[in-house]
Amino acid sequence: MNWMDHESYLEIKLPQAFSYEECLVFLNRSDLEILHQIVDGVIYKFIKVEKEFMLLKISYTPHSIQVEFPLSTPSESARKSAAAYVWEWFDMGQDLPSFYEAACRCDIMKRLVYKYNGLRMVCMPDLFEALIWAIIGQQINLTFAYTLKKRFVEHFGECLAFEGRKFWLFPSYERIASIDIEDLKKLQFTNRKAEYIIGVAKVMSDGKITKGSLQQKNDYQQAKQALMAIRGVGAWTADYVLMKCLHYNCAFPIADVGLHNALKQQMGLERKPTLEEINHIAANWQDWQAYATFYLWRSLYE
DNA sequence: ATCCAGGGTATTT
DNA sequence: AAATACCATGGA
Repeated sequence: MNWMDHESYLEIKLPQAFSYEECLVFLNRSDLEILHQIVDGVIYKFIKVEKEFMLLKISYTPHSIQVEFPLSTPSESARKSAAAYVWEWFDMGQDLPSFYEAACRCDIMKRLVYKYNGLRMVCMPDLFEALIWAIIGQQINLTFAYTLKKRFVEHFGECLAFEGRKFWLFPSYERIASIDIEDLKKLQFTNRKAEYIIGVAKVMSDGKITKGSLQQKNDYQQAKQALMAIRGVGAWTADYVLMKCLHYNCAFPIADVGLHNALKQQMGLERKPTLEEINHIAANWQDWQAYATFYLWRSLYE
């Protein structure tokens, strides 16, 4: 992590192949998004790391990203955590040029990589958030998923009012572990989904799964198995979390409907590709399936 | 009205 | 092991 601490603000040096514009495109994809705000290219994000609350004001300069603290200057360790959060949020640790090299083997990926050059995975450093967001998104359209997330956050998350605006924190698993299925059904969650969500919160409250415990797994397969042991977490959800939270580039939610639609479009098909066809193309993405998927998703909101 | 959506589990074959 | 049924809601 390449950054400088100026106390009142942080300066994070950008890696090669990083497009702030593309980050903004992703962050702007839904008007219903409630976990960050964007004003004239400046990103506001309320976070809580190691028991410290921080409002981050993130802006771009040609070779770095600046992080300011509109509330008050956090402690030194909190500033370090804030830098780490932003670094991880925009997946700055990845060697994107390697992906681009690999992408040359595939005509479709070659085109997307040229088009969205510098696009990095926009991640979810918080494991609970990643799991719940994935479960919310199961088998419903993205607009409704955002609606449910908004209701979920507004009911159970913490809120900061600052300069006439509200900034929300994703609910904690401690809080969600203590609510009832009925509380979520009132918000139009299905019974099944409510069970899954509260179940995940309880598993995490009991300390049975932490981000650290997953990071300590030896490989992708073991981490995936640990996630799939949770009720409500199937292969798709596990892969989604592995790519967006644990930065596994080989994670591949192959059953994803969005992936299928993107491929259908990029391949010029009248129908969705078969599993065989997908596997055939994906063979070219070895070790970078997660990024290939992310670029294909990007192609859907042109 | 109809189909589908960033799936998963439980049950049957 | 692999297919099928069921879940259940809103968006387009």
